[in-house]
Amino acid sequence: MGFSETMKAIADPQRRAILDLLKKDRLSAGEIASNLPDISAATVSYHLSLLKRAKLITESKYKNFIYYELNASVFEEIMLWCAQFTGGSDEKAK
Amino acid sequence: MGFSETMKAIADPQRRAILDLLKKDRLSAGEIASNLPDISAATVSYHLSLLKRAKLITESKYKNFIYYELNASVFEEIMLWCAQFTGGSDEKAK
DNA sequence: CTCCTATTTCGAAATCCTTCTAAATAGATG
DNA sequence: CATCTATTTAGAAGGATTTCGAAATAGGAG
Repeated sequence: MGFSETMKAIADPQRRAILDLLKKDRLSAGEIASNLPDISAATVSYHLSLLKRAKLITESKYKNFIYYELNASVFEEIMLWCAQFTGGSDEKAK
Repeated sequence: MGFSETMKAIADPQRRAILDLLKKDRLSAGEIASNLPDISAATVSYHLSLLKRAKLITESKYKNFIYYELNASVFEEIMLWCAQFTGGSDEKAK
């Protein structure tokens, strides 16, 4: 179920907004929530858990904050998957 | 709503199976349906309509068949979107 | 024109997703 | 230890998705 989960995670605009925020910096859950004023902190937490399950982000604890940051390698996997459909001469897809 | 729709379309395993079939050949709706024995023709038609709305495939009619084929350019757009997250030196994302 | 085949549309049921508020947890700090 | 802050979990409501069988459409064939 890995790839479906990843794509589903990216399909949501709210979750893409989180990924955009993390492009610049690693941020705590609270910092992410205050950058997304339209949804509650509980909802942000729910989205973070899905992004984490999809391995698009990783978390690390410091004091009583939880910091989140991007995991670039999953985006590379998606690019590889896409490449098999772009008439590219490299048909190395499994 | 374009990008969300595209990613949502790809997130479904059944729809990815359709994309995989179309990698080799263009196929009619019926040919696609007989390659996917677990779901009904009506369901295949529903998935095809979503893939079409997401511009991942295009259709063309011949006799009373409707043929579907891949549209590679949308996969390229996804790769571009992904590239902004892979520490790549090219930060040209909009 | 009538029938046949390919495909889509309709309506309904089941499941899954997103969001909220309120309550629980976990750790820091006085 | 008592409390405060950061975050998650629980439970519920509302909406969206997936799937089906049956009926509708559309066009070719006789």
